Amino acid sequence: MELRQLRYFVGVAEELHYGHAAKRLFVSQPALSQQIKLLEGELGVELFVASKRHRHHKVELTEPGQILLTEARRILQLSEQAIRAVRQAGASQQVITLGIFKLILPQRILDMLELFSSHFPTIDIRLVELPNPALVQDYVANDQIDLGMTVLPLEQKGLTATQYTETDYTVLMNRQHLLSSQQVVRLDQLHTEKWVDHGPETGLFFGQLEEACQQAGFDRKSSIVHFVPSFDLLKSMVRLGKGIAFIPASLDLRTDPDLLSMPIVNTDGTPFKQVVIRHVLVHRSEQTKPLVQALSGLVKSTYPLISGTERR
Amino acid sequence: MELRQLRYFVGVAEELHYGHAAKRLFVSQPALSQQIKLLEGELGVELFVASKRHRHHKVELTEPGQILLTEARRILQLSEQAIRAVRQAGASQQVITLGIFKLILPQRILDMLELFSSHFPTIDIRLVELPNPALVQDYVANDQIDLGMTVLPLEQKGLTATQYTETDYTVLMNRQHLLSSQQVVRLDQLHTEKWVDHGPETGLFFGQLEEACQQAGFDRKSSIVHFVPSFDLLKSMVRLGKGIAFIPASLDLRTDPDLLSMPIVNTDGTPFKQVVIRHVLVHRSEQTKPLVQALSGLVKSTYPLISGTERR
DNA sequence: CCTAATGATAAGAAATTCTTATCATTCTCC
DNA sequence: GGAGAATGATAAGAATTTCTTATCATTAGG
Repeated sequence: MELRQLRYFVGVAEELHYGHAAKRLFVSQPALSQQIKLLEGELGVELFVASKRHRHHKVELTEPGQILLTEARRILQLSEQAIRAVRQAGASQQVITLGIFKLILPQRILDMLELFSSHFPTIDIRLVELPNPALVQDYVANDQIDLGMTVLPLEQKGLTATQYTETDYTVLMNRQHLLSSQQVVRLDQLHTEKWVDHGPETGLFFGQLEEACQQAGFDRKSSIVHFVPSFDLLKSMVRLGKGIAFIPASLDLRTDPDLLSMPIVNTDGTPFKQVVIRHVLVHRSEQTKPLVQALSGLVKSTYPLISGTERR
Repeated sequence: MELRQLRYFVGVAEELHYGHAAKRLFVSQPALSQQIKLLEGELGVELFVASKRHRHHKVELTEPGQILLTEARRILQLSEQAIRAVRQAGASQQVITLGIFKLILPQRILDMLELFSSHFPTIDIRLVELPNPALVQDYVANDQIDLGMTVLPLEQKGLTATQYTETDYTVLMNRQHLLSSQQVVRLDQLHTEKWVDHGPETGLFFGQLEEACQQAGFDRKSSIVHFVPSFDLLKSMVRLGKGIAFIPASLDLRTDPDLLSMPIVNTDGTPFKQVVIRHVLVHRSEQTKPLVQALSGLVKSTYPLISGTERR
C-alpha cells in the first residue's frame, strides 16, 4: 500500500466517478482503474461497485471501502501534518537567497513567495534584483544566490531550471492608435511603426523577435526610438505616443484607461507563437541544500500542466 | 512522500546504519541512500547527519529527523491498522477453497493457514485434499477451487503460480544401513539399493529423478519394491528395512530414532541440485476475487528471497 | 434500437526504483 | 602516521512500476 494509492482512492471515493477524479488528480482515467485494482488486490476486498441507483452508472463505495475512506483520510491528513511539522522544524532560520531578473512582473514574485511561505512558513528569503537573465544564471552558477527567478534559455552549464509558466508576446499600444480598433494585429501591419523597448543589456533583445519582424517584411531594430529600464517607463512612453512595444501578455493593464494590449497573428492568420517567454526557477544542479530542492520540487508540482525540468 | 520512503526512513532511523537497515528491509544499501535523499529533498530538510560520537561513523538523526520518526511511526501504524480493518470488514464470511496436494507436509499447510488467518482473521478456508499435482491444477483451472497448494511444473494454461519455497531431495535410510555412517551419499553408491516410493499416480515420479539415477549408472525404477500412498507409510517401510527412498530434505525426522535423512552429492562431489521440489500457490490468472489476489500477494511478500511468480 | 457515457483492458512509452560496481571519507589499529 | 576496514555516496544500467493513448464492453436514456 502506498500513499499514492490512498490519494487516488480518496479522489475516486469523493467524486464517485473515475473520469472526474482523474481530472482532479491530474492523471488519466486508466491510471486510477489500475491503481485501485491493485489496492483491491492487496487488501483482498472490493472497494467500489457499480451503482444501481444513479443514472449513468456511477460507482458506489462498498462497506470495506467506506472504512478505508475514513482511514485513508486520517492517514493522508496525518502525513500532511508530518510534512508541515518536519519542514517547520528544519526550515526555521534557514536563509535562502533568491535572485530575480528585474523585468519579472511583481505579481509573479509575490505569487512565488506566497507559494514558498505557505509550505515553509518559517523560511527566511532574501531577495536580490538583477538586471538581466544571464547575470541571474551567473550568480546561481557561482553559488552567490541559491535560486533564480528568470527566463529561458539557459546559457550556463550545471544549472537546473524548472519552468512554471510561459507567456506569449502581445503589442502594447495607445488607445488612440490607428490600429486600436482591431481585435488582433497582423505582424506585417506594424512595418511602419516606431518602437519602444527595453535596452539590449537586459538580454531580452531576442534575436527571435527581430527575426520574426524581418520575416514579416520590416526591420524593427532600426525603428526603436527609446530604450527604457522598466515596464512602468515602457507604459509611459507608449501612453505618450512615442511608439508601440512588445510586452508579455500577462502584464496587467486593467487599471490603465489609455493603454491596450493586442494579440498578434502571423501573416497567414495563425497565432504568433514563435517567441514565447518561458519563466523558470533555476538552481545549481549540484545544489546540496535540501531546502532548495524542495522549493524547486514545490514549483514543479504546483504547476503540473506546463512545468518541466531542463538541465544544462 | 510515499509510505515506502517512510518505511525506509524508519528502518534507517532505528538501525542508525544504512547497511543494517538495508538488510532488514531486503533492499540494497544505495536504494536507501537514494530514497532518503529524495525524502530530504521533498521535505527541504536534512534527516541524518554523520555522527561524531560513535565509532565507525554511524549516522544520527537531526532534530527534524526525530520529529519525522515519531510521525512516520504513527502513519505506518495507522496504515497497518487500516489494512487490517478493511480486510476484516471485507473478508468476513468470504469462503476460499484451498486444494492441497496430499504429499505436501502438514507443517507447510499449517504455516500457510497461519499466514492467511494472521492477515485475514475472519476468512473461512475450506480444505480439499487431492491425490496429485495435476489434479490440483485441473481443479484450479476449472474454478472448482480458488487456490492450490502444490508443486511445479505447471501443466495447465491460464494459471499463475507463486513459489514460496523449494527443497532438495535427500535419501531416507535406516540407521542400521551400511551407508549410515557417512555424512553424505554419492548417487552412484546407491546402484545396488532397493527402493520405496510414492506411486506414479501421484505425479511425483519425476522423469528427472530417474534420469539422474541413469546417469549415475543404474536403473532405479526397476529396483522399486513398494509403492506407498503417504510419507508415514514410506517411513515405516524404510524403518522395516524394505529399502531406501528419496524424500524432501524438509521432512521432519527429529522424533524418529530409527531413520536418517542423508544429503546427496553427485559423482563429482558437487551437491545434488538437479531435482528440486518447487512449492507453489496457484490460482487462475483471471481470478477476479480480490481476496485470492491478496492471499497470493501475501505469500509473495512473506517469502521475498525465494518467491517468484510464474504464468502459463 | 441507437447513442452517449463510463469504467475496464491492452500495449507501448515514460518514469521510477533498484542493483551492481566503484569511490571518497572516516575511523581503528599498529 | 599509515594501512586497512567500514561506511555512506555516486554512477550507470537493468528491472520494475506507473502512466498514457487507443480501444472495448456495458449500461442508461432517448
